[in-house]
Amino acid sequence: MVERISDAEHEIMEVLWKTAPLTATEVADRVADARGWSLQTVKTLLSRLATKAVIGTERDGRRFLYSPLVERDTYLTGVSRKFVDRLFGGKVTPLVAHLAEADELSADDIKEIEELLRELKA
Amino acid sequence: MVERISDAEHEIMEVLWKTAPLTATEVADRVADARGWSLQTVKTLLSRLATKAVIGTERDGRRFLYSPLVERDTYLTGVSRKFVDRLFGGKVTPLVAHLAEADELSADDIKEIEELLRELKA
DNA sequence: TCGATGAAACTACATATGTAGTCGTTAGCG
DNA sequence: CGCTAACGACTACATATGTAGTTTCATCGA
Repeated sequence: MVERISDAEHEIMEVLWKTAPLTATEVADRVADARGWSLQTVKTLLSRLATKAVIGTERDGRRFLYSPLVERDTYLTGVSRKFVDRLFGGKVTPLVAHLAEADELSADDIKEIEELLRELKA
Repeated sequence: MVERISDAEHEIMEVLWKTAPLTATEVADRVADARGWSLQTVKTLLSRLATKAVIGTERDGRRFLYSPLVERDTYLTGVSRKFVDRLFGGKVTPLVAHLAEADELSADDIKEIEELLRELKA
């Protein structure tokens, strides 16, 4: 079971999932646009993630290099399951039904999903 | 935009979405099994929800009756959108694809979803 | 060699959340 | 008509989260 990752921490993870290892400064640069965090904030988030053992640190001289220890896929699976469990009784169909009813699904989306399901059965 | 509802608060909401209005004691009774919360805890959660204007109160003598002010559907839509945005770039297809790859979709699920999509197009 | 620069470590603080306890009041029972 | 049980209101407190500031130490350039 992957430790709970907060919203802000997740933002950091996305950066590291895209490129790793990175130094704290590099991570800060890459999230600077999205959120206006200071370097200190990024460092705090990195150290919290390290404490949770979601990322690993590697010394590089007097700096640290950070890398994910958890695959993005693994994390997504856990979070998705929790989400579907909590809100849709663990069933995916009601989720899709809900998204459809809420007009979150375009005709193209529907076509794509049908295509995907067809492949899955193959 | 619906205020953020925490996990514990959500549990309360589910009860009220099922039946409303209810008194604090009635709500407490209904969540007693799932979570072992004391009546006081339930009351705190109810008052926080009321502060967030997610539920409304109606005086009934010296008690309050609580009812949702937000539809479950409305809430689900907001939360689902946020979820899909954050984790799947706002696209539903990758979410379904991910669930499928993570073996969260059974053959029956796939059949159900296909059926659903077929109806949607009609 | 020495001071400025930059990195990690430690500290800080407000708000959110989970989980209650206590206080003051009121209404209904005896 | 007074007492007690039940309610809402207020208070409490630990942990999580968002967002930094401050301190200390090492290193690299002048």
